[in-house]
Amino acid sequence: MQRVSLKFLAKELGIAEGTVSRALNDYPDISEATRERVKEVAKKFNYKANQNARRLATGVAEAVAYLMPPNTHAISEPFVSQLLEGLGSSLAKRGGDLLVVQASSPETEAETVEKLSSSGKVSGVVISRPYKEDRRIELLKKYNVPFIVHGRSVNSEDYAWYDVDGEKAFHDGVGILAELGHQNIAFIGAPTDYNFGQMRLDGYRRGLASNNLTLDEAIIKIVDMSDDAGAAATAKMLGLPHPPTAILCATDTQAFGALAAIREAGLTPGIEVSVLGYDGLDFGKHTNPPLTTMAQPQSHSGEEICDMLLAIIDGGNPVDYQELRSAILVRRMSVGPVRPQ
Amino acid sequence: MQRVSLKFLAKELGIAEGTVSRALNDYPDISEATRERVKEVAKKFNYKANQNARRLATGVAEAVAYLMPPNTHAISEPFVSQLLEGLGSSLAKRGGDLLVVQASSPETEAETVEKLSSSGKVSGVVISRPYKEDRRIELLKKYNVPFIVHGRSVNSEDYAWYDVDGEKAFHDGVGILAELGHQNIAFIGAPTDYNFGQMRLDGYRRGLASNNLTLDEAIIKIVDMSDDAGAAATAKMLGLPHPPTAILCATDTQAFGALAAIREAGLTPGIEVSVLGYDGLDFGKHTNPPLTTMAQPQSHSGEEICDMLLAIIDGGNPVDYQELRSAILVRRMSVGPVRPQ
DNA sequence: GTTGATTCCGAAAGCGCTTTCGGTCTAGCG
DNA sequence: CGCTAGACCGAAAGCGCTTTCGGAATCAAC
Repeated sequence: MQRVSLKFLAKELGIAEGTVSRALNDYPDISEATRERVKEVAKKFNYKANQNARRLATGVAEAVAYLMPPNTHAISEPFVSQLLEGLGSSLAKRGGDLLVVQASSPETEAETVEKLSSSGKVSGVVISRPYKEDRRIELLKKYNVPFIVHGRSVNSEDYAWYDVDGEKAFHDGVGILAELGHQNIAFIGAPTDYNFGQMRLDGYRRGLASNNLTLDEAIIKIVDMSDDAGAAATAKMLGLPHPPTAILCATDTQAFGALAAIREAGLTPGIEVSVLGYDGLDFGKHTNPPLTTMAQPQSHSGEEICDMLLAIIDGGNPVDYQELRSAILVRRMSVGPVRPQ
Repeated sequence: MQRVSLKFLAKELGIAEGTVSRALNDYPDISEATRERVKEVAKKFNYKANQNARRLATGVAEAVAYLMPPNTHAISEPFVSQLLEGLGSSLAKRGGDLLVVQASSPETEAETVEKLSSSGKVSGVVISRPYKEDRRIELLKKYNVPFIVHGRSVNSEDYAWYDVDGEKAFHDGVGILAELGHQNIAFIGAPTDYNFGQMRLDGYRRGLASNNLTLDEAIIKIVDMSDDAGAAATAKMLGLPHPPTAILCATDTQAFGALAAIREAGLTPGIEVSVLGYDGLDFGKHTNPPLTTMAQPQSHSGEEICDMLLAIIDGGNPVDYQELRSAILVRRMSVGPVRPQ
């Protein structure tokens, strides 16, 4: 199988290689006649430009990378899938490639970023779920690679990001619960080295304050983002002398565990103990009872993020691309009024 | 920021470009002394080879592509995430890239495959969930690109694949239900243009035969792989004069819907109507009641598939790489003995 | 019919890396 | 001391594409 190259086409057509290239790329200094002739022959032989050569010559990669969150199994998290899907389809329309890169370990992460930056493989990168202080962001800035982060770190003034306002969501979440008469509202949070973990905690605290509720460290648990961790934390709090009547969870997955632990304790979630999750996972429809949750409006976030990144790659100022969205409440069955004692 | 290239290093070291390259790539004809000197300087200046140039020169891509299933939203499906994660981590260890490509529409799929094949971007591709007759497979064979399919098409003798034996799983699934006294076992299947859909249906049929059960077309529903579709199908069957006492679902997601529809009908899943799913989704732990399901042993399938593909890329014969796994039963609460009438 | 402007295309120089092919230099042998 | 083998490295030719530059051809206008 003869590899069909520009040279091959040129020979076939009896014209110069460069001319073929310009014809294919719609340069204005090629006559309509030859342009068509060239394209026809190209199609006939099913010519596809070698991307490596093209990228080498032009210096542009037409590809963006998604840097997987460092902890393993992250891709199984729905938000990653959603994001990837959006990125992929948006990129597909433009003929770009999506590279999914995973550092083999947290230690090699910096190196991964460096390599990505200097190897010319990609023209932009997106990262998710930054830490409060995130090395990846520093590295990306240092290497001057266009990038956008899904989420925010503490100092987020000088780069592009797309985030959902978790602080506000949790502040409001406390309000919703308080409105229903709950006074004793627990919080199951995510590790606070993640900035989103910190912000959700902050929101919860501020929500307590806004509703004149006192903060009780005993019913604040910072745990892993798993159902088991959520269940364990819930079980522990339920055993308290003065157990919470409502639990606010940083992630739906934790909330699933919370529901299980409540049932396990012989109580009915949504009646005796309310549970409010965050993420808006579809699966929440099927839990027992269906989970009330604050949903990230993430349906098209992937596309949006991709568009923003592409704009930056095209020379846009990163600072002009900072989007803050609001979570929206999805009412199901796991939240109810406090029961009269 | 001066781009640090081979030329730059060569000048810095006062030796030839080619020598630097060979030193970096551990050619045997470079003295230990210079090799170390070169590597040291390379590290000092943080040299990273330009991948495009490298690939152009060597002709090898060191990258594999995952071709997303054509229907949209596929990536949100857990099996895709799992697979991607495995592929990614396995590739990361070897320094390869993972390209995720999505045809912008089913029509452009063939073109996507062609482009992938001839553009030199990747040295291998993996596809999922083939149709009974799958164009992508034909194309990949035609273009002589190393590939492996996750699943199988009807004629699967001459290419590499990794699959879970759904036919057997569903055959055995019927047996499990029959053992519990169920005689009236419904089947909610997936579209049979997917080969896995066909095979699960075949398994169900054979299972019926093995247990001397008669096949009743009224309780066989081929529907989309969504919870809503599963719920609708279930509701319809429950309205039958002689409703099923057990339902076998081709996917867990459909099973989630089935559970909901059963509850909706005022019945108790697992008691009055048993539901057996397939996939082994973790979420199944949290449904009401927890879903009994046949799990794909998929924890490391991504890695395995990647290794197989890499072996083929390295010259292995695709036919030597065909793996058939068995599903394993995860007993939870949605399957129980038939109730005495 | 000459000039000037256009239009169109060929030639050639890269992009940054790999790899082959010799050539030089040292060491080892007779 | 001359010769042969290695050991080690420099030079140069690509890989397949893009893009600049200038030249040839065409055309209009004076």
